[in-house]
Amino acid sequence: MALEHAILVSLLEKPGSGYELARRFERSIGHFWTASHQQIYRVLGRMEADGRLVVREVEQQGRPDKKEYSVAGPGRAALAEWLHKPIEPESLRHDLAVKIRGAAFDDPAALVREVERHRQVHRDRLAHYLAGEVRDFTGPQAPAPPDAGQELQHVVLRGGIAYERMTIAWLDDVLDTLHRLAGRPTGPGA
Amino acid sequence: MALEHAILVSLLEKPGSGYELARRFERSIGHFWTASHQQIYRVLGRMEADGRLVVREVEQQGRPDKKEYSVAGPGRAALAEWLHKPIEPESLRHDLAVKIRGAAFDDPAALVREVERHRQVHRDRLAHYLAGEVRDFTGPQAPAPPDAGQELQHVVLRGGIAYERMTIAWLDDVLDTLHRLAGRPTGPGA
DNA sequence: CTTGTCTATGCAACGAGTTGCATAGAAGGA
DNA sequence: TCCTTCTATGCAACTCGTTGCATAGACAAG
Repeated sequence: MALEHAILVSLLEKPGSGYELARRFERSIGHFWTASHQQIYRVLGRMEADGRLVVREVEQQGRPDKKEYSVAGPGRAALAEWLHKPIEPESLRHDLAVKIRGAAFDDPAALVREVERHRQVHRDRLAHYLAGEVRDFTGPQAPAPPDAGQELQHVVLRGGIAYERMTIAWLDDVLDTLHRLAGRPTGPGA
Repeated sequence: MALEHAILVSLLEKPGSGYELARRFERSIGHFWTASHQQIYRVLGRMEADGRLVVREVEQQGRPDKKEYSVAGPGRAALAEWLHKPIEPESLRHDLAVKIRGAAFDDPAALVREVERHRQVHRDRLAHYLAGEVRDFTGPQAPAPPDAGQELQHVVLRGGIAYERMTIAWLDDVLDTLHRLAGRPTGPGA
């Protein structure tokens, strides 16, 4: 149930509403976690009922009112407990890799467009992360000296950048392989 | 429902039982997909009932009998259809990154052992993949010339290798950052 | 004045995935 | 003989996550 912990960390960094959390999960946090707003609202409701979060109704002007959540004592304790427990190293679920192996039983050349599309998405993400890095960490607007929280956010972002670069290079390798196979007179069927 | 497609690809590469599939998912396929045997048996049962797979009872000596599954016509058609439909670029769910950002509200130094443990797991996986690459693709025992299926399996494996190398380098970066923060007189609390 | 977009919250149904448990044949060691 | 390990299959309960749908205030464009 790591979504709860991701929410706790995000709310400790800055309290916010379910809507704001959903936007954060799309953006900066997006490079290591994703969640839909439906799921976030459900979990927020549960955590508030359990006493791990507290809500505050905030009236706004020019837009609907919101519920601002922040972390309560039990929430902080739950996070600390989780932080001290070992977790399983993550396992990948890479649908595109299934497709690539599956292409052996279909037409490898038909996969080129799909792989190119994915590569473009990863290039866009990389550009987005790099812009965020300059804005928040390495540019002239960045706070100096950074505190521990910023150092840790930065190293996580560097992980996202490294992941995107690696993925783009690998997809180039995949495209080379697909093009090489397209030059062969091998029909579908293994 | 990509597990079905991963199973179809694996069974096209070579027919096998639920037990054998579970072992494959732990090993070679493991670098892009994971599944428990319970889940595999459930999906196999459903796919067989739907006519996408066919079963054959195989008597064995020195061990219990098994059910060998292979892909039927409708299964192959379902896979082909999926291969031609675009899929969403995958999104990460990296629990360790949540922990790293959460460490700002706890003791960053306490995370060192956990990160080192993860790094060791990734080193082991890398060694395992590299050994498999020599055994199946680049060593003297490897088939030459490789067919399309082998080329595609190889490029997926190269993706796994690139992923592990990237992750190990990033975890080194994380450890450097944690050590740097440990040298500072910053208490928990942001 | 209607339509569309952005902010904001949420329910209901379903499907995917995890965890715990159960069974059973065959082999080998204490 | 009992215990453990490996092979082999599966059910039941539960939690997690996705998809579809619904509501509503504020504002801007047509």
